[in-house]
Amino acid sequence: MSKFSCQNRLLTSDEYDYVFKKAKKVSDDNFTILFRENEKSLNLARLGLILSKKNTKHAVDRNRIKRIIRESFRHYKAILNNFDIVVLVKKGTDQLDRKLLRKKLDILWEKISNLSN
RNA sequence: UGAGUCAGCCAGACAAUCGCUGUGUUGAAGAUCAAAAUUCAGCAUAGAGGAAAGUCCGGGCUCCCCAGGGCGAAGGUGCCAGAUAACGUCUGGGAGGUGUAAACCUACGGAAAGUGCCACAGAAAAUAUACCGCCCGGUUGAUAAAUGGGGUCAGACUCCAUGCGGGGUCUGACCCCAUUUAUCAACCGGGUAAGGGUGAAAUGGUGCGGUAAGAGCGCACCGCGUUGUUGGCAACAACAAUGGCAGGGCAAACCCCACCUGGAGCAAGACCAAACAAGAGUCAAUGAGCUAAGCUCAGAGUGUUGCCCGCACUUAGGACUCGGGUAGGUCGCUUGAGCAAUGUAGUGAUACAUUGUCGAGAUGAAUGAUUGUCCAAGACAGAACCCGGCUUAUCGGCUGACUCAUUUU
Repeated sequence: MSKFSCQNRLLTSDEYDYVFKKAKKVSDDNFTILFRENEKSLNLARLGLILSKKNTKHAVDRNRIKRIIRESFRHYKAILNNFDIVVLVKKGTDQLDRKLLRKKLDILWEKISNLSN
């Protein structure tokens, strides 16, 4: 089972700040991913998303990218245990198609997994 | 059949698996004396738009110690009538314009209240003016013709003499002078707004008469103004009389007239919990009456967009301002000017009645992914308190009504 519920999300600004304060970083042309081992050792991966209106103009595109990231995260969260993760989306990402973005995310998740080991 | 106009509708479909949000329900945890919030799991069910968009108008709703009256300011609207909760929206009508037509477009009140502006070009851009042109008169000059006068030459006739020669009359040619007329040129003084050229725009249009040339100078028709009659609720239209014509454009320039408008917004606002923290600063004026508590009156302060009145609150363990801190949870939050069908009234927008129906409610923010099949190959684009509009974006398809053209009957 690979669900994606409230437990797997970063909800408050405190939780976001926690990640920003001492984050490790992985990035490519479209995404910057910040991650940190979570405080209480929840044995869960948690995801937060940041898309600015500046970088992604239309609400439709923002929703699309969020869905793609969540879907990808859902598949990989077993590997990403104990991490709080914030994904920042860069300019121009809305131009790319779904399959390409999935591939790029796959590679980044693998990187994080390797770094932590 | 093709081209087009208007109105309405749809917004890829189906299946399997995995996943997200709400609601209902079952079970477990909470969890015990008992219950609830809450969390997790299973099942069932619902889950973006015609524009959800721009935030351009109009409302509902909420708060601001009522938004009550007068004057002013600011902003908006602008043919008429109706619809509506309301509107800058819609419907019907009028006027002007576009199109063969169905139809469509229009910020469509006032330029005779006043002020201002009208680039370039042009004579002149607003008390009309006079560049070219046309016409009249005068002066000067040139040319031509006619008449008159003078001169020279030639011829004819005639007289004196009769040899040379001289005189006179007539005719013709040439020259000079004067007068008159005509034409042309220049200048001066008037008349003219027909024509020319400029411009986005030039002082009613066309025709005939008229005139020195022209001109509403006169007439006919058209346009315009005024008055009246008729039709219409009205905007306005038709007809008649009358005036010879007031009158350039711009009011999306100021302005004038009529009408409308309190402000801020769901991060509105209410409650619960936590936190700063028994924070700092500013303010002054009280008086009179009643035995007193307290109340009343006057004054003062604050608020009410500027002023006046009115109103409300305060007048001392009070009011206001500033600073600090918090954006955790619950409510608001989706049943509403709702949607659908039928009937009635109305040209219509719409209203009323009956019956049926419930169609997202997130909050670091839900509709997606994978695979397969089919086709016309999927555009613009994502709810955030809710409605009514407007505007903008948009692949394509369907339905109905109407118009034009062509063909056939």
